[in-house]
This record gives sequence, C-alpha cells and structure tokens, in this order.
Amino acid sequence: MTRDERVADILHAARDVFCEKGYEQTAVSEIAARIGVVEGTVYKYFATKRELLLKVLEHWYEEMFGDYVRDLAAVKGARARLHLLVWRHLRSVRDYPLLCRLMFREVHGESDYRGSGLHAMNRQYTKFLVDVIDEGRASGEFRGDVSTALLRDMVYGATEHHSWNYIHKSAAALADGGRTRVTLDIDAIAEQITSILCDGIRRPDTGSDGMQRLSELAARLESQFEKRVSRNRSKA
Amino acid sequence: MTRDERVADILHAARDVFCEKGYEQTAVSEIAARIGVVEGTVYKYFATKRELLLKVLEHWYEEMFGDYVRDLAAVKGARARLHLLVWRHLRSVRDYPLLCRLMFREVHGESDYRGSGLHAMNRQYTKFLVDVIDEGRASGEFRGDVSTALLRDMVYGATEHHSWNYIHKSAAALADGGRTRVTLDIDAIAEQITSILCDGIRRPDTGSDGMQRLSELAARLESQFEKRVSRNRSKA
Amino acid sequence: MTRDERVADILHAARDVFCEKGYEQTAVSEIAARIGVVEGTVYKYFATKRELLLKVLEHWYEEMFGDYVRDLAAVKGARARLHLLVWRHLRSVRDYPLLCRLMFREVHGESDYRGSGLHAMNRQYTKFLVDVIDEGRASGEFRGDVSTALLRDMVYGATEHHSWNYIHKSAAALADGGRTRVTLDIDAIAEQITSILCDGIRRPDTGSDGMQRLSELAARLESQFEKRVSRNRSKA
Amino acid sequence: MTRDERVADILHAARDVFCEKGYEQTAVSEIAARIGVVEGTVYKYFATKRELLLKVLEHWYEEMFGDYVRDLAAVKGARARLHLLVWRHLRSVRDYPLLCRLMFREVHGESDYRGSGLHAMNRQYTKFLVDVIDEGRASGEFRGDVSTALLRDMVYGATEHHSWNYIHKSAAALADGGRTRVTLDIDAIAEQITSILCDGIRRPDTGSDGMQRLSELAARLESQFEKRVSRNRSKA
DNA sequence: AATGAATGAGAGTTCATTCAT
DNA sequence: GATGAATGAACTCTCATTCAT
Repeated sequence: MTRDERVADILHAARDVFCEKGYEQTAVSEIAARIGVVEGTVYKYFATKRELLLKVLEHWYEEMFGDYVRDLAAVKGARARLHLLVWRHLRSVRDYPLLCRLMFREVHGESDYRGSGLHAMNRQYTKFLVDVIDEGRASGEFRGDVSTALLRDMVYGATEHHSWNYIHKSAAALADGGRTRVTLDIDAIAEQITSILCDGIRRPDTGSDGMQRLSELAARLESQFEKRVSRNRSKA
Repeated sequence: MTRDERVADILHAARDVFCEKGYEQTAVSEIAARIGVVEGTVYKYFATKRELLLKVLEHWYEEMFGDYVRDLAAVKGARARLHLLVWRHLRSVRDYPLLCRLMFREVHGESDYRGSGLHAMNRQYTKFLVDVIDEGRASGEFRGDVSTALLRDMVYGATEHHSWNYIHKSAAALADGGRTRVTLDIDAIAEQITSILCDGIRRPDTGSDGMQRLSELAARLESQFEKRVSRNRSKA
Repeated sequence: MTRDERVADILHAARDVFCEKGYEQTAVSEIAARIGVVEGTVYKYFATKRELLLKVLEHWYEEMFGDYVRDLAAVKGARARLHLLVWRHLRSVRDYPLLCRLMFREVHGESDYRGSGLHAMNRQYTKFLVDVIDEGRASGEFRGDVSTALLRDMVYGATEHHSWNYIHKSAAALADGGRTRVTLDIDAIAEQITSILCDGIRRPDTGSDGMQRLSELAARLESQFEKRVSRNRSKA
Repeated sequence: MTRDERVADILHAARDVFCEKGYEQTAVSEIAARIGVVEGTVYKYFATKRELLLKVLEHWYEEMFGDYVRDLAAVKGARARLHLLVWRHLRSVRDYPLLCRLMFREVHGESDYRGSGLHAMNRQYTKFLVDVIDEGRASGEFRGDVSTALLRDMVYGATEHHSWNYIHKSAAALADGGRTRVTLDIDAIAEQITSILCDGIRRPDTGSDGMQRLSELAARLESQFEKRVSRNRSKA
C-alpha cells in the first residue's frame, strides 16, 4: 500500500472515530484497528493524535472550498449571494454534521488552533461571507452601521445552534447504526435566515422608517386631496 | 463543617478547575486539593466526576434566573423586551465566560444532557426569549412567518459566536494570571443584535420592498387623485 | 501500610532494580512488582521515574554522611585525614558499588543534576576532602602549587577507575545470584593512593629533594666521623 | 556509492548522534535521516544498533593509535614519557570529549564490552602507560612498591574526573549551537598530574616522614659518633 | 544496494474510583 | 464525616527491527 493511500485511509478512519466519540474519547488504537494496522503505523504518518485531528479537519475544508468562487460569480446582488452562502454552509452542516461538532468543540479556541493551517483555512472560508456583506454595504444594498463581524457571527452562530438538534441526532443515529432518521430542511432555513437578516422581523406597518414615511406621504396626499375636493366643492 | 458548606466548597472549587482546564483535563484530585481535602471526600458528596460537572452548571443556572420575571415585567414592547433578554444574556457571558464555554463544549449534546435537570433549566432559561418572540408575534409587532426556534437560535448563536474571542481571551487571561485585559461591550452588541433582528440590514431608501411598495402606493394615490380631479373637472 | 513505610519500600526496590539494570533499562512496573503493588502506587509517591532515581541516590548520601565530622576530628595531620577520607570513600564503593555506578553513569552531567538536592549533597560530600587538602596546605604539610580541584579529582577518579573491575563484577555477581565472589582490598588501596599522592613515585635516592639532602648530610657526618677517628688514631 | 563510503557515512552520522544524545536516546532513524537514507539501509551494514555503537568507538580508537610508538621513542626517561602519555590522553579528551563520555557511560562495564574488539583496543591503548610505568620501575626511576594498575587508574581516573566539567559543557555547547565557549588547559593539567604522581604533595622541608627519618638518622649517627669518641677517650 | 511500509512490544504516566479505617 | 492508600485499566507515543519490492 502506498504512502498516499495509507494516509487517506488513516484520515478516513480518524474522521469516523473522532466524529463518533470526540477527540478525548478517541483512542489512536481504535483508529488503527479500523484499518487493520497497529498504532505505530498511524504515528508513522502523523506525529501526534492532535495533528491527526487537525489534518482531518483541514482535509474537510479543502473539500468544501471546491467551487465557491465559481458559484458566487453566477449570482448577482448581495442578498442573493448572502442566501447562497448561508445555504452552502447549511449544506455542509447537513452533510458533515459531526465534523462541524468536532471543529467547534475540540479545536476552536484551543491554543494550537491560532496560527494553524486550519485556522487560515477557516478564515478563508468565512471571508466569502465577510466579502459579500462588505460588497452589499459598498453597493448601498445593506446598511452601513452594523458590524460585519457581528453579522458573520449571526450567520454562523444561527446555523450552528439551529443545527444542534440535527447534529446530535446524527451522532445518535451513527451510534445506533442508522436506525434513527434525521433530516435538515436547509432550503427553508437558509431562506428564513436570509430574510430575517435582510428585512428584520418587525411588521412593515408599524414603526419601520420606510413605512412611517409612507404613512406620512399618504396622509399628506390625502389632505391635499381633501383640500382640492373641498375647494372644488366650494367652487361648485 | 456542615454538609451544605462542604458541598458548596466542592462546587466552588470544581467550577474553578473545570473552567480553567475543561472537563477532561480536570483531575478530581485537583478539585479536592484546592479545598484541602482528599479525593474520597469529593466522592462522598458526588457520585461521579460527571455528576459534579452537571451540578456545577445547575448551580450557575439557579443563580442566573434570579429576577428575570420582575425585570421583564418592567419593560413594555416586544422589541424592548427582546433587547433586555439579549443584553442580560450577554451580561452572563461577560461575567461567566468560562462557564459558558463549559456548557457549550462539555455538556451540550452529550448523551447525559438530554433529560437532565440541567437541560430542563436551560429550556426554562431560553423560554423567556421564546415567550417574548411569541408575544411580539401575537401583538402584531413581529412578523408571523418566521420560526420562533430559529429566532431563538439566532440570538444565542450570534451571542455565542460573537463572544468567542472574549471567552477564549478570558481563558488565556486566567492562565497567565490576569495580565491580559479583555472586555466585552455588551451594550453595543445587544443594541446591534436587536436592531438587526428587528429591522434587518437592507437600506430602506434604495430598492427595498418597503420603498417599492411606498412608490406604488403613492402612484396609486396620485392616479386616484387625478381621476377624482378630472371627474370633478368634467362635472364642472 | 503507612506512607513512610511505603516510601521506604519503594526506595529500596527502586535501588535494587536501578542498580541491576541501569536507569533506562529499568521499568517502573518492575519496581512496583517487586513490592507487590501496581505502577500507579509508585507514582503516588514519586512524580516521575527520574525523581525516584534522584531520591534513591539522595537517600544513600544521607546514610553516608553519618559520622564523617566526628571521625575526622579524631585524626590529626593532613596525611592521616586524607588517608581516612580515601579509605571511607573506598568503603562506600565496596559496600555500594552499584550505587556508585548509577551515580556516575545516569546522573552525573545530566541537565537535571545541576542544582538538584543530590548535587548539593555531592558537593557537601566532596567538601570534606577539599577542606583537608586546604588544611594541609595551610599548615605547610602540603605543597601550595597544585590545584585542589585536581587533587580531589585524582582521589575520586583513581578510586572510581580502580574499583571498576570490582563494580562490574559485583553487577555480574548480582546477576548470577551471588555465585561469583568478588572482593576489594580497601586498606591496601587507600594506603597506596595516599602514599602516591603524598610522596610521589620517584625513588628517594634519585632526585627527591629531602632524600638528597639526607644523603648529603649523612655523607658529611660520616666524613666528619672518619676524620675524627683517623685523628684519634693518629693521636694514639 | 561504494560499500566502504556508505559504512563511513553511517559511522560518521552515528558518532554525531550518539555523542549528542547518548546511546539510549538515539534513534536509528535519526542516524539514517542525517545521511538521507532509510533505517533499513543502516541495518544492511550493521546488525544492531549496539554493534554500530561499538564500531563507532573502535573507529575512533584506530585513529588515536596513530603515532604513539614513534612519539614515545623520541622521549627519554620515565617521567618525561609519563608526561607525554598524560598529555596525549588529555588531548584526546579535549578533541573528542563526547566520544569519551560515550565510552565511559555507554559501554564501559556492559556485558558486551568484555571480550569485544573495543575492549582489546582499550587495553592496547592503556598498555602504553603500563609499559612506561614498568620501565620506570625497572630503571629505578620509580618506586617498586606501588601497583601499576593503581597508577594507571590514577592517571585515567584523574583525567576523566577533571575533564567532566569540560565534557559536559562541550555537550551543552553542542546543544546550544556552539554559543557557549569551553576550553581545557591540557598543558597545565598534564604537568600537574605528572608532578603529583612523581613527587607527591608533601613539602620536603617540614616534618614530612623523609625529614623525620633524616633527623633520626642524623641523631643515630651522632650518638654513634659520640660513643666512639668517648670510647677513644677512655682508651686514651 | 536501497527502499519504506509495517510491526509489536513496551514504556511512562494519568486518574476515576473504591474501601478499610 | 473524612481519610488516604491502593487499584487497574487505559492511553499516547517510541523504536529497533524485518522484509517484500
């Protein structure tokens, strides 16, 4: 077996076990056992268990990047692009829910994450969203008074929290051999998140600036209309 | 030393160590050492290390509930109440960042969380927000076409993700003995999150739906006006 | 079993195994097995295998110091005291040859030795010899133009090298269960080392200052004697 | 690459790594890596890691023998020859301190040393010194009542112990990339060792045994002289 | 002659947990 | 109520050595 095949083998097995049990609860010996080698073989290719975890996640990020640039180019308008990114992110969560959990629970905020290749990839990934928000602001489509970082965190935070149920059920499904069925309606969620972020949840007829001005204009037009009517009447 | 004092002691020490090192990296012996007892004593009051972790977090939730009901009653309007809850949650994060981290990383989604007392308390906690959203919808202040659960997740997800930097720096600050300073501007963040959720980020004066509808209404009113004018004219 | 008993037990077993196999070849598990406990028990009392090694040797030094001061006080003259110290050191080597080997091979010059308690004890031990040499020099009994450090190293170096045969045979004897007999004539060696250091190996009739002057004086006295005898004879 | 070149390459790399880290701490893989081959290649030429160590040291001894015979022939007198050998040995220590350390710590007294080629070479090396001592004794320049083996051990023991500081600092210097400077004044040390061994450290003019014996002899001669004088007187 | 993938045995160390006192 | 000695099972990581290619 060639080096590359073996590495791919190990990454694959490691991804599975890390996802099932989490980092701490995973024994390197189990990863090795899954592909029928001894622990030492794993350590021939990955210096530490921790490095193996990071490489598993980097591998996943590489897959994800795929065609972001091309797909974004095919869509016009900040809202539409925002929707695309939210949808794509949800699709990743749906397809690899346990890798998401790994990323958030085992890597994020650990000292070895800062400055790692994985960190760089994560920044590259979130930059797509940041850029879309900045474009929207530059084009005048989005307000300029809200922090980009906060918007980014709202998207990823909302996605993550809203997927928890799905993620944890996915873990349970894995544990019981797939008897549990679990789904995630990424179309609906993506649409709702985009809608809330762009338009807010306030009802259009109460208090929104635009609507207020609309009411005022309507009032003005009506009063003008009434004046003319009454003038006409007095003429008659 | 009475039983309750001992329990409080242990919970306190356990909270500190769990926060510093995380669950897996914490040794029961260190918790015991902090209060000058032996490991056996800890096991007198808590059956397992895991139970101790859950009890620590339950203890924290109990403290947090305090005066939510009273404070909410003092505020009118769904937006204002939403703002209050976001702000209160951010304050918790600011005051107990490491407990938040514990909650998210060590218990959320573990099999022993579902159905635990802690889970019930967490639902009770998030119910305040859910209720406010439902009230806003009932009173007509909020749109009725977005999922309450998604809104709840946007609030907590946004808060969590946006606080990560602060949380992890807090952990670092604890590790280096407090030399690092770290702050979280909860007023500004609460205001922005509320604003985005309620009003969205689309600029009201450029091509937004509201403005389009405004123009259309204005056009309709004007045409109606013109019709009446012309009718009056023909009358005359 | 009390803490102190257990510690003594472990130190004893550790001394035996370290002596037999050397530090690297010793497994903590074997030390534990010798006294019928598990490895974890050893680690309750000694943080690391290395610390255990150092403690074993410190323990030995403590035993050695015993009555050096008292015994030295009972002897007068730098040469006699030097002899005492050489003899005492040889006795230590004879009684604990393998501990000597441990000390020289596993500890000396390792980075964790500098500044350790063991290092301090070793300096205290060799200081007895250094002090005696300095006393001898101060009293005029010893030459003042040779380095004390070099003399110290000659004593300990000579002792160590000359004991190698004995030491290694002791190790072999331990290994084959004591069938091999091995002895060390510490009286003869101590006398010879002292003699060489004090008097050198040059023959007294060739070049040694004192002996040359002695011969000259003797010659003068004899010639004077002969003169008187012949004078008396001539008188008679 | 020819077989001999490869062997020389491996010996060279092995010498470096063994010197830096000691035998146990050296991995065969590191030796191989230094010369850009794989572990298997090393095992093509050396059956075991241990054999490689012994071969490294044999190689060094071969280099050392060089011109001992010729250089000794150019010097006359046991003291001068002793001085030459001490100085030459010190030069070896100065030039190859870490190989000395290897020799003393990793092979001396191990079961595989007795009877090895290296052992034979070491005896051949020390035989130069033994021969000089025996010559000195035969010619009457040295006392005949001290053991040759002890004298040999005093030379090598003194040299080794006195060089420890230098040796260990050399190791440290290697570790920190040569920033530490370390020297060994082999001329002065050789002179002092020779002087002490040949002449001892007792001051010839104050109360030393020789002087005491001188006084006693003088007294005896005088009393004998007086007796004869008085006898002669009574005769007269 | 060299490769390099693989082994397998073992080492030090950690710790939740138990239980006799 | 508290102790503290002891367990035992696990885990990460290391490496000399082998062998088919």
